[in-house]
Amino acid sequence: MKVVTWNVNSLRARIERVLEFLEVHSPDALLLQETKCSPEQFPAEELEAAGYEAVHHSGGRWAGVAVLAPKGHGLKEAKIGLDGEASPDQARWVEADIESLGVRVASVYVVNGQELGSEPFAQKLQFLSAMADRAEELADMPLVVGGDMNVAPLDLDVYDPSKFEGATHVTEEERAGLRAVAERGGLVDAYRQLHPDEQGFTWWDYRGGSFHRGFGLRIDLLLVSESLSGEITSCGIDRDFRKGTKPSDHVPLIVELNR
DNA sequence: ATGGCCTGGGTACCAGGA
Repeated sequence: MKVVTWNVNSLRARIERVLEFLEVHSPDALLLQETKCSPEQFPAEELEAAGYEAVHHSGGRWAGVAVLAPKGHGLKEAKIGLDGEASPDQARWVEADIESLGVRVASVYVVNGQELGSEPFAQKLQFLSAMADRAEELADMPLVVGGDMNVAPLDLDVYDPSKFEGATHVTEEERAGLRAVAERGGLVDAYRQLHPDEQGFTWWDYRGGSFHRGFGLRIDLLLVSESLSGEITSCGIDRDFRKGTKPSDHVPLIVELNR
């Protein structure tokens, strides 16, 4: 079983790269974030022509999340939105069951937070708290929560921590909020479990040649139930999708399990 | 000099991203 999370920074702008990804990797589940489309604009026909169906929570020009699975895998919408999030209309959480695999997956796009002390930052902490509540509710089922957490869990996950003093994404409050999601949901960070000491960035700023200079962050995670974590055989990114024509600023993060 | 780029909306430039 191959499960992938990818912040595509607009599904319509990225549709050719997404179709390329489906062709190259044939994922059993592809969790997308920042689809940036209204429900009417969601490119269901193009995905269906590639053999995939989708469950999505689409909120217009901002945010938007989706789960894609091959037709015939038994993809079923399970929950749209998160109880207790500050702005439910922002389209940041969607859950789906994949019946043939016996797992639930959730695609999440955590609030960015903008500036420390801002209203969006308070909403970010509230969102992480709501996510932890939901993870605890789902703790008994095989679950993969994948997405753009907008938090770098450790200083190891930041190319230069000194450049992030006073910035979002690295504060102890945000990191504690993210740890609570994993702890209360009985989830493990798949990449970190397999690669305890490596830097494995998933995002690089479009500006200034950040990708080629290695100025990145690891903010996209796949959180896997402890009951499944023994089945993980690999976890890593595909750097090719940060190269070439019109890349997203995030790369796909891929986990493979014996299932 | 603290930015540089990219997206959608809409057709000039702005909000938001991280």
